Amino acid sequence: MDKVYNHKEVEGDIYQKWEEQGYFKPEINPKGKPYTIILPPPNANAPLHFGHAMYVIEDILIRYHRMKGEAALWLPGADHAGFETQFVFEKKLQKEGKSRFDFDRDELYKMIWDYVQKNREGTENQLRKLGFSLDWTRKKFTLDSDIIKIVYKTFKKLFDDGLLYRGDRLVNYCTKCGTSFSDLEVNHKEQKDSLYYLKYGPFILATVRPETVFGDTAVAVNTKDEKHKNWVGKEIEVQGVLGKFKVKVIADDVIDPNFGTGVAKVTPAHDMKDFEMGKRHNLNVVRIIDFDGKLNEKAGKYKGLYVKQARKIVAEDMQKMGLIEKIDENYTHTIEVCYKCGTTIEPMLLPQWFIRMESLAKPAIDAVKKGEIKIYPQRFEKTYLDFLENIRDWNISRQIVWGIRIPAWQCQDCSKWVVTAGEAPNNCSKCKSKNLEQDGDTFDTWFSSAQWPFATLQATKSENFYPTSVMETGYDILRWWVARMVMVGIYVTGKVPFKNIVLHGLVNDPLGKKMSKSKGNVIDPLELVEQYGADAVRFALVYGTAFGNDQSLSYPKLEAARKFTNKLWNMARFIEMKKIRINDEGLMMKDLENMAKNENDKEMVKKTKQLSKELTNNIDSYQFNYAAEALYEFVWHEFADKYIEDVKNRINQNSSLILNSLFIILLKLLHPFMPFITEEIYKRLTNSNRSIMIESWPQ
RNA sequence: GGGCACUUAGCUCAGCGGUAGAGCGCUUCGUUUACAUCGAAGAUGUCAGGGGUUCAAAUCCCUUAGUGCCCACCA
Repeated sequence: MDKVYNHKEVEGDIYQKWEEQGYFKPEINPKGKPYTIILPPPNANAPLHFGHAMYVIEDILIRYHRMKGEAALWLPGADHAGFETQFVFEKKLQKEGKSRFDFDRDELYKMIWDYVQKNREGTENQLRKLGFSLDWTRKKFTLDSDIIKIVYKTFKKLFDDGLLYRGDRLVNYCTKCGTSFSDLEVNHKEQKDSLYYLKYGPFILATVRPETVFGDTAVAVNTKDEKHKNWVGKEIEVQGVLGKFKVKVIADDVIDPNFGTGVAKVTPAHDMKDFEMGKRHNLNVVRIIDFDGKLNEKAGKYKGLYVKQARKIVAEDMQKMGLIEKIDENYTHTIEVCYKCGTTIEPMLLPQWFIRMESLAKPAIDAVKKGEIKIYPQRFEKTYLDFLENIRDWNISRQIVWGIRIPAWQCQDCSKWVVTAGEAPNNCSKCKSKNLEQDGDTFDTWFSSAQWPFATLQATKSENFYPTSVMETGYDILRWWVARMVMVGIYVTGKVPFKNIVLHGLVNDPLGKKMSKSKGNVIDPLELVEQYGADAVRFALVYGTAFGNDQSLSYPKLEAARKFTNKLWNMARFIEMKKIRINDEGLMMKDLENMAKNENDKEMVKKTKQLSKELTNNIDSYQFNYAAEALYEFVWHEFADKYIEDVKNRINQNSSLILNSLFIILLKLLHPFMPFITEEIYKRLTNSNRSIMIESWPQ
């Protein structure tokens, strides 16, 4: 053995051998009970970033349970990441001086498909290099035809059960990206704006959006407002920049009597709150902004102006006409922006498909409250429950082509919607007309991801692995993805999709900043694997950070982990040199207990047994940092510094055997964390072709 | 407006009721004999501030301040 551990030499072809032997397939333990983790499918549009290396937690769990004799399945996949991918692709087009409008739907889809396929290979290579024991024979992509079929079936079921509706509701619309979003895809940003106090008929009222007056259909005061009580129900006449107009005065609870003057203009077509009020009070909805973000003909001479320009010009005109009482220029409030491009979200009236969430959320809440699903760390239960208890209907329509097209057709004669499980309908179910047109929209990606656990297992004929054991992912997508999987999973299968939710923290750059492509601080895990070895990278991610907390990438920690692999290597080197018996596969814990006569040997056997127990507990309770720290401490400072030094002076056949056996036990305990080096050393010490990854967990 | 974290050695972070810990860095010494990617010894801290509970608090409770993140239809 070389004096220095060379991870590049060792890590080279071990993975391929494992894969060829079929060790990653659960069938390796045919009699074991199923243990399942579905890999959170990485986006297919880009290589993995360093945060993805946190998948190591899943590999630790899978390898540990496999060694315990369970039929451990870790199912890989990739997500088409609809909007995200199209966004990236459009940027690419932009650089080439083209836009999505230069291509028809099918062309664009095909181009993105090819682009994504290229990326997927790279991603899979990264996962292999990190040693992840994924069952590649079962890998799925969210746009595989069998997955799409399942997604269609779910959509149809929702429709048939009355949980789906096509809503004339306001949606979050980004005029730049040209699509609507769910509530989760909207960011909130604090901003300073002018608050205009308008002379509005008999009232003075405050607004930041004077340009929307053309869509006003009411004026509102609080229901308990004594001062304005007498106006309620009356119609008032208002002098505006385009002449006089009339609106109703209504009373509603959402109006804060202490804000501004306690009077608000109501623009149902362009404000969420106003829209809701409009529904309650049966107000007209007058759209004045078009999907390109410009005012329409309802704005008269202001037609064609972008919202921002219009605001300025309308306000100036109002001022000239003496319609503005005063302007508060230091008004700070929160606005909604597109999470992707930062453009101010324009609430728009757009017919979209919505899922009624309340009845879906209820069982998902119960599952956690009753302990059917456990969340680790527990503090995230609150985030989960808050989201579900205040759930709002989910807009699943997206105006993009990259995704699963919605299987809904509208009859052009009677406008009835026909929903199928994918196949084009022959005729309208109401008027029998053959003149049908399919909805041009695609599903929100998260609608298909929400079905991922059962969809992948059904598509790979592995239903016996459902419900899965653990859903392990970053806490940042607890609501976007995990909560929705629980809801949809229970709804479709009647069972929870997983029994445990295990959430890891985010990995930031060395300075503690979030890694992002735009900041240019993204680190490719392969770079670090190259430099430190996969085992060290894996270990460094687990060691020294409380599980669930964020961490910053730490080079000293990586270095320490690499030194640890070198230490292991040299311990092995020493043991091999001193070994008296050959072909020794090591004794089990029980035999060692009987065999150890020397006090120090006895003590070490006892301590090793304790360590194994401790690790078992730590892994079972998802406290991976404890496990890693215990291993590091014991292996180095107990076993190497003290025990080996002691045995050194009294080496004989008996002590050599015990030393060798104990070390092999430690290798097995280390294996889920550091699969490559433990495999290599195990083969050398045992002089066999057996793989440590399918040996049993020492206890 | 609400919520969740964090504040411990120079740096990065564990510990979460019983005499302050790790890695890196620092000091001294050792080592041809598994490993200088090593070993031995050591220095370094009002555990953010204040109050309380307790025989005992970095650890539990209250409070103040700073930092980060998340939620939220404040016109």
